[in-house]
Amino acid sequence: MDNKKELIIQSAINVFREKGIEKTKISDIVKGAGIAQGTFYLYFSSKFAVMPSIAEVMVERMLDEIRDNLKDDSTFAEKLEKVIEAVFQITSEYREIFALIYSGLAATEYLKEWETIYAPYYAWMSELLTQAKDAGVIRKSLHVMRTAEVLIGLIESAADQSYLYSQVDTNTIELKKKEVLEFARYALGLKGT
Amino acid sequence: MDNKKELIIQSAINVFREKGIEKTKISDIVKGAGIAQGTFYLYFSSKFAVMPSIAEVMVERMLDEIRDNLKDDSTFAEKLEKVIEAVFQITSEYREIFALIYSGLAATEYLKEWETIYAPYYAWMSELLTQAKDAGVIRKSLHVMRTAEVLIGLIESAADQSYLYSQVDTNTIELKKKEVLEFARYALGLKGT
Amino acid sequence: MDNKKELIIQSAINVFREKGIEKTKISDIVKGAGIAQGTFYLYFSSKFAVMPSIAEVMVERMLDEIRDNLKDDSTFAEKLEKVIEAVFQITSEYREIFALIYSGLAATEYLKEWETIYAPYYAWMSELLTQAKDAGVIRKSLHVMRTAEVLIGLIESAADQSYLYSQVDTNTIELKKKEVLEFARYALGLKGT
Amino acid sequence: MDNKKELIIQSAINVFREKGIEKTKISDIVKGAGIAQGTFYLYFSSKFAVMPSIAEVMVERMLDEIRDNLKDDSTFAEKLEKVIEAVFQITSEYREIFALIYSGLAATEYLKEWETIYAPYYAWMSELLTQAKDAGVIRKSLHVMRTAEVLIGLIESAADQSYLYSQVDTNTIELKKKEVLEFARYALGLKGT
DNA sequence: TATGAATGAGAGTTCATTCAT
DNA sequence: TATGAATGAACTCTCATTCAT
Repeated sequence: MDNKKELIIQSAINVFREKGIEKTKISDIVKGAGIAQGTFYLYFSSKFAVMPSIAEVMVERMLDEIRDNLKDDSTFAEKLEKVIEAVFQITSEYREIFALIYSGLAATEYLKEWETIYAPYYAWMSELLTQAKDAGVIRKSLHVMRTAEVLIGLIESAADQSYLYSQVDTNTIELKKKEVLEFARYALGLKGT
Repeated sequence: MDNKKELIIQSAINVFREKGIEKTKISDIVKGAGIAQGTFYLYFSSKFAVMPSIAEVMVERMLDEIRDNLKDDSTFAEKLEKVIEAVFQITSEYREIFALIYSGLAATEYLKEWETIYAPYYAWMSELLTQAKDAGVIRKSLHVMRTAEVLIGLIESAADQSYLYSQVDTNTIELKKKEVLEFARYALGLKGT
Repeated sequence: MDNKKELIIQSAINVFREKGIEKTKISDIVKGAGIAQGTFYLYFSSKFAVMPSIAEVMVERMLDEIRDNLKDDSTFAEKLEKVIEAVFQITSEYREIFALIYSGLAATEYLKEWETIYAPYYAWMSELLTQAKDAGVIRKSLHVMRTAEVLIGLIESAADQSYLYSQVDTNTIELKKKEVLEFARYALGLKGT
Repeated sequence: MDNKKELIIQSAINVFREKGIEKTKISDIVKGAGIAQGTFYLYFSSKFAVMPSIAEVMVERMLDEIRDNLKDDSTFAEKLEKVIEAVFQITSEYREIFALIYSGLAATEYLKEWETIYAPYYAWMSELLTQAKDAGVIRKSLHVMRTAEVLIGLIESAADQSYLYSQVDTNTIELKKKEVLEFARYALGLKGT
């Protein structure tokens, strides 16, 4: 299939990670992809035009990793804990990429695409909550889709605070994770907590 | 005094808002500030170096507005509601600025400065929680500083979702706000809810 | 082929001669070469980086002219005289270029390249001395390579003194030339002088 | 006396030595001199205008050192050796300064001032040769002033080759020095060699 | 005399984009 | 499709110079 396009996206991820979007030149990307300068323009119109492709790849990867971490037969409480673990873990691993996806989208008019990109993520979380609500383990009063969004926002902002915006030790991060978990449990009205 | 620096920051905010960071030239900023091109470099090394100063101004402004909205004799529950109101309101008003602050910081090596910039905000919220905890209106088990951070993250991420990443109507936003408020109340174990 | 590079070097020689290095702009050079501004940087990193190339061209040209002036069947004494004639003549003709080569190299970190550039010149003189030494017309005690260097230094410094550093009439220069020739003859222990 | 001017000259020597003329800014010089930016212009019109003052100082210093090395009661042969020693030594010590004086003068229209600056040096050497000639220890046929110039050129070019244009070890330099001495002895027709 | 913040012209340099091969 | 040398508009940034203090 479109081998060259794949090469460009991969190279762009690498170079963006390393130098940031602002300082990345098309020439850096093509060098990393091992293709000619002009070839880039056969696939993308600018370095920013690569961002949506990157974002798609990344969210997909994130969701995969979250799902991989959950066992189907776990309780909701266990799943919640695992989700938090996974989001923190992925944020730690791919923090620059998320920062640059955000920055890349924000720098252009693509910011609103965030919603679309996140849609499957929200949907997945919404489904998880629905099951828990139906099973009666979380409070009835919550609206699953809205809470899904709010919950993901909660966890991600905490992970961002830990890995993106500050330099704190692993111990502090563990405490933060626990705090978030407890915060979420209460928020969801998780029974037996 | 530092009149020139002030002028640059103000002009930068305006121009960034209007054209975005990427397309902003130093010459645009100095034109707006009414100073010479070279003068800019006496105060900042690049357009990105202005971002922390802008962020500082904005956080300060945000904190001011939040405080203005709260009455000292309100209950904690009322205060919490007002805080959420205020954050949503400010995010709505200054959404492009927040987007560009984030993008501007993310694009460079200044990202870690977020922590310092947010410090007074966290401190203020922490104080609010301490009073509530001491008064026994929220659960004893929470750690005030960590919860302050988590709570702010929760509210802001919800506001960002509403105003930055999507185009939803005011009604949907009101619902989201309510959801966040309820979510937070449960999370904090607010008595009498 | 390296047509563009050639054009740059030639244009640089012309412009440097006309305006001096200090006042020469890259834009002057590219204008003279009939190429685009950016093309210059594909071949050289700065105007000073052109100097070694210029120096090479000049030394080559100088060596050519010296060789052209000598007849193979001349005696060594005649050849020595011709070499002095040639060096004085070339120095007179290209004095600004030599001044600017020296100045251009001295102003940068390229100064040590002189040795490499002069190598063929030294080698040629060394060969001339070897033949004379083998023929027994100059003293046995001299070391040919070192003497080649010293001799070239002697002649060039005298030529520089005449044309570069002072404004003397041709008659004085003729006397200087004679003095150098006699000085060199004695120095080399030339038989039959 | 003119303290500030002195400070500027000294600072200029230091900075020129360190960064070269081209890369030296007026601001570097005034920083080193501990004076204000504007003050520089009260004494010099540009950085190049400082060169003649520097050159004067340096030649004076050089001549002093040569004279200090010679004993009045030495033979001419001994003195010649000492002169060569001294020139090599000074060139080694002040090589960058001489390179930059040359370069600084060459870059402007001050190059012809070299003659004036060197005049006392030539005069001193001329006097030395006169005494030797009168004493009958060197050949009668040489013209003392012209030979003084040629001899100084010879020694300096050899020293320059050793220290400025190449990176050779001390042993090679010693051999070069010996070669120059022998070369000069023969050239001058020094008796008893 | 001395200062140094402010100036702004203009140089260097970059790099997205093109197009003949 | 693919190339990559060449382009040149347009940017950043420097730094000599000024002038109110």
